[in-house]
Amino acid sequence: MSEEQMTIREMCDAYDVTPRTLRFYESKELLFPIREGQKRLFTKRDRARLKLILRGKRFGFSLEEIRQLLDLYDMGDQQATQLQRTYDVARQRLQDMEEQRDELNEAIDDLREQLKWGEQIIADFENDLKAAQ
Amino acid sequence: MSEEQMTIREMCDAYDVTPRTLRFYESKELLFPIREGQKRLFTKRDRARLKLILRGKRFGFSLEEIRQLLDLYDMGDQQATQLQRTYDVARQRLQDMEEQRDELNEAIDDLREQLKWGEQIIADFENDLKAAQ
DNA sequence: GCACTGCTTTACGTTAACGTAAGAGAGACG
DNA sequence: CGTCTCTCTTACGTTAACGTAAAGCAGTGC
Repeated sequence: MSEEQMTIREMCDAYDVTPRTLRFYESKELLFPIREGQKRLFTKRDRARLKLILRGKRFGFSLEEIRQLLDLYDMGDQQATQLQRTYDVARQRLQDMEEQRDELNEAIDDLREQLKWGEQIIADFENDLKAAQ
Repeated sequence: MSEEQMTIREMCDAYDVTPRTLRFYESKELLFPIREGQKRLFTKRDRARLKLILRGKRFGFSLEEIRQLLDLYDMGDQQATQLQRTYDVARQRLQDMEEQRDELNEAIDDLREQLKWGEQIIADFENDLKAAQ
């Protein structure tokens, strides 16, 4: 368990993912583990990328979108337009998320109303039951 | 185009969905159009339910979750146990939604941080460009 | 030498929410 | 009667992000 290179199992334990997931991410060009014989070895760069991938997923990004964002992190000599486009994608995503949150809050309020209803109905029913004894 | 009953096409035009979607919702027991011969006729109850379905989808609910919520809206003369169970489902759902909202808020904050980063990178880059002229 | 463990590739399976195509009945119109 | 338009049912196709066998190397322990 070198500090620099980790096996697939060490990665899985460290980041709580399956081997399949790591191989899948590699096939999608999100990770680039090196090979020792036939085995994969994940570098600290892969670990940094994986962290960002998992974070991106929590944000609700698709893997394809995440790949674009990773390119943003990676960039050194890219074109400004490309940069701007990726940035725009992220800003749009933020806006979507805020809208989604607002609607979610609305839905929560609605549901709370329904539940007050439900409580009332149940209370009435239980009263009737007691009265009927 | 009666006020009370609408054909599938009228529904599609009114709510911007496809016939396939309406039939699919019927197959999932989200809608209950009546039949005139072999044709479907959607009542105002179906329209009310469809509105709630579309709203639920915007909230990010699955169709199955929406069906449960619709049942909550529908309730009137159910049995107490059934009522209690449905109520519990709804309460659980509310809790899930609040958790989801909290995570979403966290994600939004994180993403905001990332974007500040992005802005910085872009600013630096543009500075370099100017300096490089 | 042989079993065991861990890794590999290949490739079909899964879920949600429809899309899409095929083939047919049914009423309206000219 | 023929054609058009609308609708119907049936059923396979699609996308994302992996899950889940199946079958086989490779190193390690005994």
